[in-house]
Amino acid sequence: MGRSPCCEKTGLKRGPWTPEEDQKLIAFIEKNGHGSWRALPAKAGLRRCGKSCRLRWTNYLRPDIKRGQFSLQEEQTIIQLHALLGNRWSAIASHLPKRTDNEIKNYWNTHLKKRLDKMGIDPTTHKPKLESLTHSKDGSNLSHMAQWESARLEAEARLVRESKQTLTLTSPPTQPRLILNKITPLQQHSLPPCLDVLKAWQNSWSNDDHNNNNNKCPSSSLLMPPPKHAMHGMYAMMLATDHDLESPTSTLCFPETNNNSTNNVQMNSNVLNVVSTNNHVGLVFLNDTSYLLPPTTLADSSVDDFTLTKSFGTCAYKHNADEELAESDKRILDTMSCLQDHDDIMVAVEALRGAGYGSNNDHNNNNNDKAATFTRFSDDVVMAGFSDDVPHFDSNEDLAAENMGIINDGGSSSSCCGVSFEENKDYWNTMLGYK
DNA sequence: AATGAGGACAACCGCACAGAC
DNA sequence: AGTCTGTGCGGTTGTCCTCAT
Repeated sequence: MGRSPCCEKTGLKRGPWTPEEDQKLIAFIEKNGHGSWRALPAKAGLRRCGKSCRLRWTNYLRPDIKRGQFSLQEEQTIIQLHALLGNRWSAIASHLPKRTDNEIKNYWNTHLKKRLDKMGIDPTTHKPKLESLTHSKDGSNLSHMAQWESARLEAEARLVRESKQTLTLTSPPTQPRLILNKITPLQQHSLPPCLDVLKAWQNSWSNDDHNNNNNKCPSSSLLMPPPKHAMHGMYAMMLATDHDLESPTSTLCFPETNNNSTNNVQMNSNVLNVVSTNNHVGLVFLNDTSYLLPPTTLADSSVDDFTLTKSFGTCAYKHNADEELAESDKRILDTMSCLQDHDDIMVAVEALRGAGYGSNNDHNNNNNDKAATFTRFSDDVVMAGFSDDVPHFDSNEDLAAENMGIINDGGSSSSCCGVSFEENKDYWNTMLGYK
C-alpha cells in the first residue's frame, strides 16, 4: 500500500515563502507551539502543507539558528567531519551549533566541495584526485571505502547503544563536539596524502591488502581489527570537554578483537571518539587508562609526575597512573592551555603521535591487551591517549621511535603513512585554502 | 538595456523509521 | 501484527541574484 500524502496537494501554495506567511507561522508557533504539523497550517491560516511549514520553521524561522557567513572554524569542522562522516548532514550539523543540516549541505555543495575540487582533492574521498584514481584503478578503493563505511556505521550504532554507559563512566559535563583549530599557514608546494583519521585507516587497510592478497579481508570480515601498522598510522589527540558543548560525540569504531589475528593489537569494543572544545581537539579510545598528551613548548622535563617525550618539537606528558589525579588536575589544565596558544590541530596530532602512550595502566592491571585511554581529570577535562600494543618499551622515546620511526633514527622525516608532519600541515592548509 | 549563464540558497520530494493506535 | 502518522534525512529542483557579454 502506498503511503498517503501528508496533506492534500490541491489548493496549497508552494514555492518561496512570503514575509506574511513567515509572520503567521512564527506568531502561531510562538503562541501555541507547533503541535501537529499536519494540523498547523489550517490553524495558523496558512495555505501550506504541514511538511512545508515544518521545514520552513526548522530550517529558517526557528529563533535558535544562526544564519549568514560560515566562520573559518565552521568550515574546517565541516570539511573534517565530512571526511569522517560523509554526506551525513544531520550528524555534521550536530557539531555545528545553530546551523541546520540543510544549510551545511548547501554550503558544502556550493562552496566547500568546489574549493576542494579546485585544489585537486576529491571531495568525496578527501584524497588527492591522482591517488583516488590510482586506488580505483586496482579496484580496491571502493572496497576500502566500504570497510570504512561499515566501521563508521557500526560506530554510530555502538555510540547509541553505549552512550549512556560511556557517559556514566566518564561523566562528561556535556557532550562534546568537534571543532578543529586553525592551521598555521605554510608555503605549499604539493599535495601529499592527508593524514586524517580516514586516511590513516584507509591506508592501513590498503597497504595490507595490496601487499598480501591472502590477507585481504572478505566482506564478512569488515569488522576485523586493523593490522598493527594501522594502529601506528592512527593517532590520537588531546581532548577536553567544555561546558558549552551542545552536541553528541562523533565516533569511529574499532572492531572487535579477532583472536586469530596475527597482530597483537586488541581493541576490545573500543570506540574512538572525536571530540573537542574550542581549545582542544581529540580522538580517544574509550577505555580505562589515563593519559595526558598535551603538545609542546610548555614541556618541562622537571614536571615530576609526568614523563616527557619529545617529537617534532612537540611534547607529551604521560600521566603517572600512581599519582593522585586530583593533585595533578591543575597542572594538567595549565599545560593543556598551551594547545590553545598554539592553536593547531596538527600540533595536537603530532603530540600524540610522538607520545609515549605505551606503558600505561597495564602495568598495574596486567591487562596488556589494552592501551586505549580515556580518563576524566576534572569536570572540564577528559584526557585521551592513543592505543597500541606497546607495553614493552622501556622509555617513551623508544616507543615513539617505534611508532614513528623518527626519533632515534637520526632525524629521518619518515612517519606513518609515509607522510611527515610538515606534509600533513601542508595538506590541510591547502585543503582549507590557507596557502 | 537586454539577455543568458552560472552560482547561491531555499524549498520540495520521497524514502525510512519509530511510535501510537 | 499491521497500519497510520509524524518526523528525520539526504538528494534534487526551483527561484532569485549577479555578472559577463
